[in-house]
Amino acid sequence: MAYDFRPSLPETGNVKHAAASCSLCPAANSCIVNGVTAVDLTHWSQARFGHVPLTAAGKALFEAGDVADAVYVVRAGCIKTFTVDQGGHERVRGFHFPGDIIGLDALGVNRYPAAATAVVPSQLCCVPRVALQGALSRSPLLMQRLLERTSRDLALSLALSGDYSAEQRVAAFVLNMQDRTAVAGWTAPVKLSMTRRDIANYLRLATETVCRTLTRFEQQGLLRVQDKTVLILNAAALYTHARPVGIVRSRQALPLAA
Amino acid sequence: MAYDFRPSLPETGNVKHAAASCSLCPAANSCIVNGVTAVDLTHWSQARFGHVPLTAAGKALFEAGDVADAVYVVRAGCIKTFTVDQGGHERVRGFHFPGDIIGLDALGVNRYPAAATAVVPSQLCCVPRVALQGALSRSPLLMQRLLERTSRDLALSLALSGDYSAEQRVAAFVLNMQDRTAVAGWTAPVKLSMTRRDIANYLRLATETVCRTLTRFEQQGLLRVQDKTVLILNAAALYTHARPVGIVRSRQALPLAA
DNA sequence: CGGTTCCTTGAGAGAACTCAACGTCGGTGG
DNA sequence: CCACCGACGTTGAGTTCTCTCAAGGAACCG
Repeated sequence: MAYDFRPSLPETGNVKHAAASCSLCPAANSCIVNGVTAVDLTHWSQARFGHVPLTAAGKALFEAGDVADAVYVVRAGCIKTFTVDQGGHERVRGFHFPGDIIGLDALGVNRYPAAATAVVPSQLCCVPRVALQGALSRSPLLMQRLLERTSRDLALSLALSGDYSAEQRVAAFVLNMQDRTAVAGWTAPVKLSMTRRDIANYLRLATETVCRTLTRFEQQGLLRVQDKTVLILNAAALYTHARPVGIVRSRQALPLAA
Repeated sequence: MAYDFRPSLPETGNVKHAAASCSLCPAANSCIVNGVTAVDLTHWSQARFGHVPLTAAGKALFEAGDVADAVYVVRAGCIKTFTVDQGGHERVRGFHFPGDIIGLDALGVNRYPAAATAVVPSQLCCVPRVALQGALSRSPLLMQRLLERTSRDLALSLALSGDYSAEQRVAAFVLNMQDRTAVAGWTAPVKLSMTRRDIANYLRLATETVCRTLTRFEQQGLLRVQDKTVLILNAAALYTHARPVGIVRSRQALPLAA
């Protein structure tokens, strides 16, 4: 597997720095550490190993089949995961934003089942397997958070596996993106940083169908499209379309420690 | 949840009988105990708790949301698992034949995510959770078998989630059924005991499309259909259709204990 | 400033769906 | 025992949705 693009893991000197920076992390609000107690945070910080920069779109984090020695938390940017079938066709499995965890699906099988590359310049937190397991065994709360996130991811991919119309899929996608990337609330525009082709592939539609559906939504006044930015004007109507798909919001309020 | 149809668990007196009957079980060849050593079989037999009969088609084994206190191994018959979405529409998740295990997807979440009902009169082996965990912890081989089966199930449902044509789906389905239910080799006819509606739902097609596709295959001489029985005449051609779907055979040769 | 990739729109084709009708089968009750 | 009923299976006709093919414009990069 091509590893040349992959930044070397930080030396020992970096670890302390990384461990100290959770409070400065731009993704802290949506990371699984959000709201955990100080002692749990300590466990987590000790598990984190350093940051991995992916300086440009298209840079690979790992390839499918690589030995899975770590999971990664997105700090900034957007990562897409995908597989390649025997026909050589790419199949986008998901998009991952700050706070999302990548590589969990490899915990059972030792190798990443899907490749991961940057959609835009990104930065990730590297959490070595052994360190993760250590932190989880010492902190039931972190374990619980992880399980919640895993089941949420599963539900999302399961929802997409149904057969839904293009309008249903696109509406669900836009709302899901809104929900997962919003920071300032419901009114902020959504940035679809990935290409239309990747969106279409993910939703199992043709690129043109995604375009046309977005255009139709715009004509109906449900949203406004400008390049990769989408402003939602009528979330209720979009939700009416998206409802049958099931899962729109992936980021529910995280329960505080009991 | 309606439990009235559910037979009461056997009393203590039945356990010994059940434990002694693995060698007599009609599903032994395809059960995960196939080929395991005597000591592993002992562990397994001690885990099994008794048999559950579902005397008629439509009888429910459990409902979605029920507390998952056991997994079940199909001894005879055919079980379908399904979920019901918020629109009240049934969604068939899978069909399970002798040797298949039902309820594994509840091991992590404590409740069955999908309901299970009999397609034809069936009989199952009940394996209580705690007993299963005990047997698995004592027998790495059983654990390995279980993991193999789980990943196989996952691959199968993942394969179906792609977007494939009706011909590809139906061909893959027929071959998969052939592969999973055949006992006497490649020439035996396949019994599709579930309704066309269930097949269509499972494959995410219309009932009529499944019918027409089977008819077309028959006209092309690939198979012969008579009610619920399908005789495969040209497996190679069917496989050509099914190939892109990926997973056709679920039951590979089980490796013997190393 | 070319060249490439991406995005958008149009036109046409094809696949699958819906609606509808009809035959069969199995169970139920008169 | 037979008539009736409902569920299932099959086939036809028409429609709709999405895909493919094609072309032009916009954005990005070297």
